[in-house]
Amino acid sequence: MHDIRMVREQAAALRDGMRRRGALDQLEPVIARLEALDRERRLAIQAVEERKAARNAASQEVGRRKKAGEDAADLQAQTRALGEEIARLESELQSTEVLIQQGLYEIPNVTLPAVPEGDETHNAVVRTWGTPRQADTVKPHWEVGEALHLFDLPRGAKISGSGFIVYRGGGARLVRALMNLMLDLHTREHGYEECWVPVVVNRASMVGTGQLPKFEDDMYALGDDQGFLIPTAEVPLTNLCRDEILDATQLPMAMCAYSPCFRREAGAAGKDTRGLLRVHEFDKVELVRYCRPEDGAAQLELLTGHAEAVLRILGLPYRVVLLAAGDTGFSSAMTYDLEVFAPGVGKWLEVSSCSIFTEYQARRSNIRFRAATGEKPQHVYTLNGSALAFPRVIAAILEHYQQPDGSVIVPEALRPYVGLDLFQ
RNA sequence: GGACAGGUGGCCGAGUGGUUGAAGGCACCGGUCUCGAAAACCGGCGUACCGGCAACGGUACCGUGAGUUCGAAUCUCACCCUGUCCGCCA
Repeated sequence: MHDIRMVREQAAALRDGMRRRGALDQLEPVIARLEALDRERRLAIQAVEERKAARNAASQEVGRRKKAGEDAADLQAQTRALGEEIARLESELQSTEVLIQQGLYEIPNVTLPAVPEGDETHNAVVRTWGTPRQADTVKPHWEVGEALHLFDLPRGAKISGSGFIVYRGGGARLVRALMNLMLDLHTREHGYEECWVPVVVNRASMVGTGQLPKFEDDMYALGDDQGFLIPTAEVPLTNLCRDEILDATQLPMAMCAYSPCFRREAGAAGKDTRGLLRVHEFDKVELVRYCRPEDGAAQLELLTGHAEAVLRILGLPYRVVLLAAGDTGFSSAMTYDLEVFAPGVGKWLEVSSCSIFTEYQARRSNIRFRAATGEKPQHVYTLNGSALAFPRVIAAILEHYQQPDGSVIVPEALRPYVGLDLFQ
């Protein structure tokens, strides 16, 4: 969420940011309306506070008179009338503020200067690693996975619904192995604190990271506002310090967690949904960082590197794509997607999205730090990235490491965790 | 789930309707003293919004929300959270 002051004081930059996303035409009415509402709000505040000051003074005078044994009925009546006026003005002010908030919720973050303008056709591959395998004879992962009894899609659909997977035997071991490999790497080599978080969070947390109110349809709600299943561990991790003021010495802060992730994927039916490519419940290790604003750019590179390290260790060819402004997520200011090549389906699969949110999320979730004693608190920058999402990594492993006889070589780094050299 | 108890500033803790944004203490910052430090003493020390070039002024905030009142940290109601005991349970 932006600050209403951004609209007031940096309207030109805001409009330019929307233009770069290709969203200015759509958002111009919202911005213009916010500018008017902001003026309205400030006038209303002045009107209310003026009357409150008068009421406070009069009330004190009532107290003084009563103590002195004098009559104060006239002042009391006058103050009662003031109180009614305040109530009326305040409800007007409140509806203005609700409208302002609704407007602000509709405006995405402004992307950083390094982000290309325009839609996804302007996405830029910034580097590639490894050599994608020729696709000719490789079977798609769903065929080889079922054949090797690594996962069971029909029975997943039977017990839960389509888009839910039962991993079995070596496949189940593989999931557990990926979790341990990734957590070990990030905690031992990359300096993240390992966290184990609840997968149910409250509404405030979902609002804090921006899933609500805009994307409620895509979330699993538990009913009667008893909570939501997390769509990613980003939600609990980023909200860890919600409504807190951190000490500068705590930054940068780095947390990682494994969690299952729950997504309704409403409206996504039919597209890239075969096998493990798009499911309602999947597993992921997530990285989250808080940092000082001036460190933001470097921290994004660092975090992206941490996610890439997983793919290198697994020996999976990948590319890093800098998303153009129009393809960058709503809250993000800059995003690198990591795409791994899956020769069986002949596609690059997105296995990670590493983003910096500048202070957009931190304002919403009220995460601040104090640079030095006596200084005003300011918002931290938040970052996060998957490192990595399991199902597509599994898909890539089953295709990249597939042998002509249908068996699959276990990547070397995973062998101690899986306890096998070969799935056959 | 039931019964009690409780939620006040970074922390501890006073405060049951009227200069209480909130005593006191601790912590922290600045100063005096000291060769330096400690101690002692003096001063400062919440967050946000509105107005103002600024100095500064105003408003709000004592778990959250609503209510009573001229006036609420203080009274009423609902909810949330924490603690203790009981029940249940992986």
